[in-house]
Amino acid sequence: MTTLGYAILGLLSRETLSGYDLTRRMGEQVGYFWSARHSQVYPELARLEAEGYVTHSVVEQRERPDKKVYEITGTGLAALREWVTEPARPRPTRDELVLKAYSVWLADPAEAARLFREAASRHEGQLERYEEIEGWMKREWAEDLGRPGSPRFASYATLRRGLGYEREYAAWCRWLADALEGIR
Amino acid sequence: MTTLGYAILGLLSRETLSGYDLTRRMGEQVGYFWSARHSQVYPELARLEAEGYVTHSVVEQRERPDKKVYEITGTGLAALREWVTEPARPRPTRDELVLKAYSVWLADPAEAARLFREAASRHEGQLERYEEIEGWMKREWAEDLGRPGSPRFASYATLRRGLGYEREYAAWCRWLADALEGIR
DNA sequence: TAAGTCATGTAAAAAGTTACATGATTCT
DNA sequence: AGAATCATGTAACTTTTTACATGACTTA
Repeated sequence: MTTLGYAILGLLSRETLSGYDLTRRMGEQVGYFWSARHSQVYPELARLEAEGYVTHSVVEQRERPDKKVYEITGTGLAALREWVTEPARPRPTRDELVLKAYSVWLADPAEAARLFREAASRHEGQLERYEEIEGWMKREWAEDLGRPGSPRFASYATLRRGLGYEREYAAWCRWLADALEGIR
Repeated sequence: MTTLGYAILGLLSRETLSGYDLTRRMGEQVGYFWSARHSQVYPELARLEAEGYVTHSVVEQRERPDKKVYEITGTGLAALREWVTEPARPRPTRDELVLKAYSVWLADPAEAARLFREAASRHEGQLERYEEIEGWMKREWAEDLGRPGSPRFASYATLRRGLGYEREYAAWCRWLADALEGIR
């Protein structure tokens, strides 16, 4: 099984979804820490079905094209549950902006500062979006956020990672931009 | 040009290196934010040479096999310098551990807590290694760390990113492990 | 009427990992 | 003698991205 397969199972363990909806989730919720295009999702769904992890049923729609709605099977849920606590083998991080920072000594400092300030803005924007979601979760999901057996707790846990990641990334960009402009 | 190409040029802009040495750097210095295996490095070097970004000369060694030492050309340096300030198009983040967190509600909390505590240890270990390097840099490179035109400044900048990344990641792992164990 | 969304696929190319292949020297 | 390091490559495979392909319906 591929990691993409578990990403899909993770979504289907919460709700039934079509390939189209799965692809959208891959660009939103799960997309912040795992993503895939529809051209990867459709073949993966076929593989998951061939191996008995999911099933589908065709839902006819009047005003929209028909769709295949996928559901996780008992086998799929068991496989997902087992995978969760298995140690993940570390994948190399690849971050182009940090790579640029490594060669920033070659560039015009003012121009480089612009680049990192823009990046800071992007990450701050994402941080603000996450903070709004956090506020909403704390209001609407209060009781569930302390329950490790609740999917809402798990959603909150991943959101926390996003918050920390963006906050830290933005701070680093700002620090570097300041340093490039000679601000002490 | 590929990003890997710029990673290689970034290393060659600082010192001449063989494919073998480049591969090692890809697992150390640059490896923390960009990495590649030797099977990717050798063909990429050939491509870079074919396009005039690098040249090589064979260095004969008595006690070791001969090696090809690569050097960046003026064209290569110019290309690298231009690339640094060009906006990087965002690549999707893929983090299997965060994906596991998304489905952690399915797992036994105690078992899951173990997983995230182990991850916290790994990131804390990496953080400690970075902190040692930081201490060393501040002692040995003090004058350069404020000079944006110095490669040492750039090395320090990427190290800062590593420090923040590991610190934040470890804190998140610890928070999640605590939450899974019901610690408030 | 043109653009956008919903919906599902396949094909080709690029990027990255794992495995295959060789050979000298050095360290234990 | 066996394992590790230095040194360079190719081949096969997996993963991911980009492009090709189609068609209905909705909104501006």
